[in-house]
Amino acid sequence: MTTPPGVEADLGWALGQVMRAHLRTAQDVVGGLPGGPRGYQVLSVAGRGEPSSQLALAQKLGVDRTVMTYLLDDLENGGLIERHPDPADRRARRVVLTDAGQARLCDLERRFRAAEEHLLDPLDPDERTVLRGLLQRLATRSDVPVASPCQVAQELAAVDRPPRRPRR
Amino acid sequence: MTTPPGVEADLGWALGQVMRAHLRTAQDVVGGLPGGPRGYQVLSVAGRGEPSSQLALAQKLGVDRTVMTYLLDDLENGGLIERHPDPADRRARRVVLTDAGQARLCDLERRFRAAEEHLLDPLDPDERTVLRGLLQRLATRSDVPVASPCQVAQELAAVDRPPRRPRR
DNA sequence: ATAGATGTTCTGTAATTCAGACGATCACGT
DNA sequence: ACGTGATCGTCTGAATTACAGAACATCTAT
Repeated sequence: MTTPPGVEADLGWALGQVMRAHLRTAQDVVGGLPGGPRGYQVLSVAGRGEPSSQLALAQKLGVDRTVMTYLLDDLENGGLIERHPDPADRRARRVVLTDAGQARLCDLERRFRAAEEHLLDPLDPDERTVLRGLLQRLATRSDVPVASPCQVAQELAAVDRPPRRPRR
Repeated sequence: MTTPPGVEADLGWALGQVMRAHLRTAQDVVGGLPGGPRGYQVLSVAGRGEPSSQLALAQKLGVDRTVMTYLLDDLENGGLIERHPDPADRRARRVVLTDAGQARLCDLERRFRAAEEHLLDPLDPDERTVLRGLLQRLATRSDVPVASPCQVAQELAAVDRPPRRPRR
């Protein structure tokens, strides 16, 4: 057992593994839902509280706003959401769930709860709660990135992003 | 505080947020490293223990084997790794780090340790250890997916995967 | 009223993935 | 030894996806 810590100890690696596992599970769970797992997240955000604008949705989910457009197109064609004009700002659309969308969301939530518990199998109940709590705290804080001096420096350095690998 | 649990309570959402945050951080950390954050993971796996074949690397990192090919091309062009013929199997190549690769890996590990601690800022030291441990356990188990009856059923159902969204 | 900022959509381009085929090699049975 | 099928690495082509930029309507502020 003197094996030096391998990638197994790497946070990025572990995150990737868990993320991929969750993604596979989610794809099975959502079935043919328009937009796949992300479509579910859209329903999840739009189905709770006040209907949000498309931009708010996109930022909350971390997707580009142009992606949100056709993501919502698909959900709308599927009869799960509707775009209502925002009475306070005629540029914006408020995304609201149709009855079918609400029903679909409820069903998906049940399925996800079951599937995620299955995903967290190797953890006992207490640990699952702890993990959810820790991830949630990290997520909500990184959701509203506070501009620490370090982060500012990093963002400045990232302005001239390294060019992405040209293929061939 | 009677707000019903929103997406914030969604495991998939939290995972995505943290994953994205980590990815942003990693992109800054690796700088112009060939292959970006994944290039670092390749170095990390290949730099520890016995050199692995390309396929073993690809599976450990969850990337397609055809992707691993040009990922290694880039790292090799950068002088960080070399492909050595496997004496036991002339089809396979063993990926080994050059001296430059080893040095680069050490440097990157230091940077990652610092950057990840910064990423886990909102957690106190005990919690960070707990989170790493839990993620690691999940990752190592989902790495070798045991075929539970439930999983088998899911995989069978996923054989005829839903066709991907045709755009427009 | 004018100027600039913002929300949404559309267009085109670049990037990324993936399936399939290929050549070389291995493993196994005969 | 000799097929037969499987495996490793590579390459090609097709499909998907993300993203930058422009366009349009509308908001906000001066």
